[in-house]
Amino acid sequence: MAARPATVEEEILACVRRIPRGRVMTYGDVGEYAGGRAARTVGRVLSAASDPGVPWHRVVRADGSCAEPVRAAQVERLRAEEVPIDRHNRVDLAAARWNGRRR
DNA sequence: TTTCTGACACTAG
DNA sequence: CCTAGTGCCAGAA
Repeated sequence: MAARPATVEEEILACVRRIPRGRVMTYGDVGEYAGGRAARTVGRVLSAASDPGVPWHRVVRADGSCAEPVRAAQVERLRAEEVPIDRHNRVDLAAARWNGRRR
């Protein structure tokens, strides 16, 4: 019956759901963490994801900046979680980056 | 099957 | 510090 073939989308979304509140991961990190997927793939999946339960705002670029299409909303949500952000709207990865080992 | 496109990453200038 | 160019994977036309 091959229920659902554990698609790439699910692998990635599952990983994003595990990111604790107040922490963030880069697209590249999520991809690597979710089965060696490319950062591009992670972005594509999130753009297509319609699941409201996915904390997509906890995924940022490798330099701490946010994706253009959702930048404003993302910064707002991250600040609400007390994630350190500088005046250029870039997340302080040194302090908020989550390695996936513990909360 | 080929080509284009994108919520990315990395290196060089 | 910032901008350009190149490589990357996968889906859509």
